[in-house]
Order: sequence, then C-alpha cells, then structure tokens
Amino acid sequence: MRRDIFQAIADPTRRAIIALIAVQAMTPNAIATHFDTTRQAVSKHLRILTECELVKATQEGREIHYQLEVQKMKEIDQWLAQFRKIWEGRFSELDKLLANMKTKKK
Amino acid sequence: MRRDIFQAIADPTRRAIIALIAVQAMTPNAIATHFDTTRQAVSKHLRILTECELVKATQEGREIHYQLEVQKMKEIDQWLAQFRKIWEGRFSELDKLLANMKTKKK
DNA sequence: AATATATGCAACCGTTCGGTTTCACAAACA
DNA sequence: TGTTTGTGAAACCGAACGGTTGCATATATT
Repeated sequence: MRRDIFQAIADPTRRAIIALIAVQAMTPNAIATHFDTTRQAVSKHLRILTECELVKATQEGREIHYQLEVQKMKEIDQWLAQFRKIWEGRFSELDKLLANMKTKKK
Repeated sequence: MRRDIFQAIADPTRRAIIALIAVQAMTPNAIATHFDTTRQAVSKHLRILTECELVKATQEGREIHYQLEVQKMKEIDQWLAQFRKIWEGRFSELDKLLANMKTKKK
C-alpha cells in the first residue's frame, strides 16, 4: 500500500468525496447517497483518505463525521510550486530555448 | 484506461520524470539512466504522460525528445483552487463552525 | 552492406485497485 | 429486551497497474 496523497486523489470518486466534505463534515451514509456505489465502497475510500491524513474522523454517538484536513491539501500545492515558477515567469520561453540549444549542441 | 492527469501524477516515478524534463527536454534513454528500471518501463510511463498530454514528443533523427507541457499542469492547480480558498481565507474557522452547527441541529 | 544505436510495442506476470456481498458489532430506539 | 440504524472488516472478483523480457523497426555509423 503506497497510500500517499497523490495516489489518494487519483480516483475521481475520492476527489468528489473530498470536494463534498470540504464544505462540511459528513457521515459515510450521507456521502454515499451522492454516489452510485455502495456505502461500503465509500467506506473504503474514506479509509484510504484517512490513512494518508487527508480526512479526519470524529465519532458522535453511532455516527462518524468525516471532515477534510485542508492543511494536507497544501502538500499538493507545494509540489506544484516548482512548476508554477515555470508557467508563470518569463522564465518559460527564454530558458526552454537555452535548454534546447544545450541539448542540440551535444 | 482512465488516463487523466491525476492518475498520471499518482505514480512517483512519473512525478520524477515530470520534474526531470521540466528543466529541459530529454530522450527516453537519458531519462532511464536516472531511474532504477528498464528503458522500456520509462517508455511506458512516457506513453501515459503523452496520452494525457502532460508531455510532448519531438522527433529528431532517431532520437525523441520529450518535454513537459507545463500548461497542462495548470489543470491540477485549477482543481486545487477551490480548496485554496478554504485554507487561505479567514473562511476556514468561522465557516467550519457554522457547518458543524448546522449538522448538529439536525 | 553490416553493425550499432534509439526507440516503441506485444506478451506475460505478480500486485494493487475498486467494487460487491456477507458478516460483526455497537449505539439508539421500541 | 428485541429491533433498527450506522458503521467497519473480510473474502472474493475482474480489471488495471507497473514491471520485465523479447522482438521489430528506423536511423546512424563503420
């Protein structure tokens, strides 16, 4: 089991769950009504999301409320940061040209 | 085959390849030397990255140069945007409180 | 022309994934 | 106390994943 954030958000259902509970904490049953699968399948997704700490569970009687750990989402943002430099900056055009020249020179 | 960006970046080797060619375009052979797998395995990764248009191939004689399609990376950024609102804004604390109250009220 | 180099593709293999069905268990309710 | 409700865990299944080995092909090099 790899179980890192990137593997967690790879599944479209899981991304939808994340978006759902980002608004407000929800129980597995409530979440499941939004999808075309069994409650158990949703439960498995929640387990994966919990394992990589993207989601936090809070028991309340017999109900369990799952809520998004927004902080963890920052890790994706941090990984993206290195590329943001490229697509934002003037960097892009000039340096890509230089890179290509260096390659062709050989 | 799902083959969307999120599935593409789920694999750590693929993320490493992306980071590598972000700096400058590279051939499959050159890329493969950076990893502990066969050239063919890298080739398969490149195929997946190409299919979801994260990477662009340019033939040059018998060599093929793969280069990152930085634009495509923005799509991840765009998906992340909805959560950035939450983790950045004052939004977070107050609204999470309200969301919880609304849940408990029932 | 013969050989070496750069590459992709197909077949195969063990593992993981995402789903279902069945069961177990604790909390709430009658 | 018996029943309903909310939930997780286990066993199973077909599909996809990530890797390897072997082969085919086109371009360079000798």
